[in-house]
Amino acid sequence: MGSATERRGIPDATVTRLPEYLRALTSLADTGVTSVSSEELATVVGVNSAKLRKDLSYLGSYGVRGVGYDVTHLSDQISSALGLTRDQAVAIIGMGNLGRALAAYNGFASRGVEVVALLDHDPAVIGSRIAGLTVEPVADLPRITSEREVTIAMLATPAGSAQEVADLVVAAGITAILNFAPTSLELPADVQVRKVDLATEVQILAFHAQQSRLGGLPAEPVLTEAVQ
Amino acid sequence: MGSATERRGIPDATVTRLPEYLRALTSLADTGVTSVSSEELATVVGVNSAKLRKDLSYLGSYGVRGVGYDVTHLSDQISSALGLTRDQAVAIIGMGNLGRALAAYNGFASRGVEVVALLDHDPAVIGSRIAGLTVEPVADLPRITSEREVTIAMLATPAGSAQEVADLVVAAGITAILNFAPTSLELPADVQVRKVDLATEVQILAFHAQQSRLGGLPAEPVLTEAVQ
DNA sequence: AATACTTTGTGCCTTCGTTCACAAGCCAGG
DNA sequence: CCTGGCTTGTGAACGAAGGCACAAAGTATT
Ligand SMILES: NC(=O)c1ccc[n+]([C@@H]2O[C@H](COP(=O)([O-])OP(=O)(O)OC[C@H]3O[C@@H](n4cnc5c(N)ncnc54)[C@H](O)[C@@H]3O)[C@@H](O)[C@H]2O)c1
Ligand SMILES: NC(=O)c1ccc[n+]([C@@H]2O[C@H](COP(=O)([O-])OP(=O)(O)OC[C@H]3O[C@@H](n4cnc5c(N)ncnc54)[C@H](O)[C@@H]3O)[C@@H](O)[C@H]2O)c1
Repeated sequence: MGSATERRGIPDATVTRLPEYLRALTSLADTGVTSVSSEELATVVGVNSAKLRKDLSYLGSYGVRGVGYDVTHLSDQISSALGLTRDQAVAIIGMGNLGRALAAYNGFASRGVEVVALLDHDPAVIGSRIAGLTVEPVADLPRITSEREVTIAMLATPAGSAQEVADLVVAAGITAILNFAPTSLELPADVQVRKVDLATEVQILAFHAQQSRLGGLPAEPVLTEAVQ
Repeated sequence: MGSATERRGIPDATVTRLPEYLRALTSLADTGVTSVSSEELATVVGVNSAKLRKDLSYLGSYGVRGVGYDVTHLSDQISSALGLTRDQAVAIIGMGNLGRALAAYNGFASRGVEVVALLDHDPAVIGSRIAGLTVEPVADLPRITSEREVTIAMLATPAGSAQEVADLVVAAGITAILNFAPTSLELPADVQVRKVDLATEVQILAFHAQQSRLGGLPAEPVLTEAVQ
C-alpha cells in the first residue's frame, strides 16, 4: 500500500493480464456500466477473482469494499500503470502480406497504439501509400524515430532479415520490439522483445488436441470446470 | 524414464517451448549439423541449458552423455510428442485483411501446418480465390471439417462475430481454436483456445518501456546478461 | 584397460505464481 | 446509530517452474 501507482515490482504475470482487464473495462464502459465487482470482471476476462484482486492491488487500486471498482477510475489506473497516458508510436517494418494487414488494422487506435511509420527496403514498395501512410525506406529509421518519437517497432520482415533489421531498430534508439519473424533475436538486455509465432501457437494446439484424442478413451475424469 | 514418448504430464511451460526447440533443430539440420549439445541448442533458442535438458527429459529423450543429441532423432521425438506426425489441417475463418495475410503465409508448410479451407460469410468474398484456395461459406464448415479432417480453426473475424463463429466451429467438431479477435471466448472446457492479441502485446511492451524510462536515471545495475 | 574429459539426467532448493479463506471496511436500511 | 450483508485486500498454504550443481554414463586417448 505504497504512495502511488509507480511502485517497483508489478509481477510479470500481472503485467500480461492488465491489458486484458483494460480491454474488458473499456468494453463495459461502452455498455454504460459504471461499477464492477472483482467477481464480475473476473468472469468476463475468464480468471479467478482472487487473482484479479491481487493483480489490481499491485497498482494500489481504489476498490470500495462492499461495492466494487469504479470502471473509469480503474481504467485510468491501469492505463497509467501500463504507460498508456500517451499513445504509443509504432513503426511497422516490412510491408509484405503481414505488414499490410497490420497497417490496415483499425483495432489499435482505441487501445493506445498509433502506427506512425511504415518502412521497407524494397524500392518497389517504398513510396506507395498503405492505409493513409507512405512507405518509407528503412534507412530513414533513425530520423523518423526521433522526429515521431517512435517507441515500439513491429518486425514483419522475412526471418532471414529479422536480426539485421532488429539491429537497425536498436541503433535507431528503439527499445521495444514485437517480432513476427519466426526467429529468436539476440539483442542487448535493455531491449524488450516479444515474439508472435503463429506456427508455434498451432503446434501447441496440436499437442493438446493429441492429448484429448489419446486421453479420450481411457475414461479420464474430463475436468469440466464450467467457464459458464 | 517411462516406456516411451506418451507419458502423461508434460508441463505446460515445457510444451510451449517444444516448438521453439523444433524450429531451432530444423534450422540446424538445414545447415548440416547432425549433433548438438544442450548448451549449444540452449543458446540458439535463448534458454538455460538445464531447463532445456529437463524439458527434453519429459519426452524420455535419447541424448548421449559426453556427446549430445542427434538432431534428426530429437526432431522426430519432439514432432511426435507434439502430435505433428501428420500435418495439422487448419481452416481460416474470416477472410479480411488478416485472414488473407494468413492464407498467403508460406511459413506454415515447413512446420507441419496445412491450410485446407478459407471461410467467410460475405457473399462478396465467397468464391474468390486466395493463395490457391477458393473461399467457401461458413455454412459448409461441418462438411468441410469432416471431409478434410480439420483439427484447428483460426478465427480472423471481427470481435463482434467471434463468439458466434467459435460456437459454429465447436459444433462442427473442431476442438482447437487460435483466436485473433480481441475478445475472450466462452467455450466448453475440452476445447483448446489460444489467443493472439497484438494490442495486448504492444501494451505489455509499453509497460516495460516505461519502466526502463523511469528506472533509467536512478542508476540501476543494468544486468547485462550476454545473450551472445 | 585405464584414465581423462565431456555432457546428460536429475535431486534439491529457490523463486514465482495461484488459490483459499477471512478479517477489515464500506454501504444500506431500519 | 446500529445491524446485516457484501466485497475488498491480503496472509498463508500450496503448487508450478526455474536453476544449480553433481553423480552417472558415455567417448576419446594413451
Ligand atoms: N503473412 C503472415 O500471415 C505471417 C504470419 C506469421 C508470421 N509471418 C512472418 O512475418 C514476416 C513477414 O511475412 P510476410 O508474409 O508479410 O512476408 P513478405 O515476404 O510478404 O513480406 C516481407 C517484406 O519485408 C521486406 N523486407 C525484406 N527484407 C527487408 C529488410 N532488410 N528491411 C526492410 N524490409 C525488408 C520485403 O521487401 C517485403 O515487403 C515473416 O517473417 C513471416 O514469417 C507472416
Ligand atoms: N488486421 C490485422 O492486422 C489484425 C491484427 C490483430 C488482430 N486482428 C483481428 O483480427 C480480426 C480480423 O481483422 P481484419 O482486419 O482482417 O478484419 P476485416 O474486417 O478486414 O475482416 C473480417 C472478415 O471477417 C468476415 N466475417 C465477419 N463476420 C463473419 C462471420 N460471422 N462469419 C464468417 N466471416 C465473417 C468478414 O466478411 C470479413 O471478410 C479482427 O477481430 C481484428 O481485431 C486483425
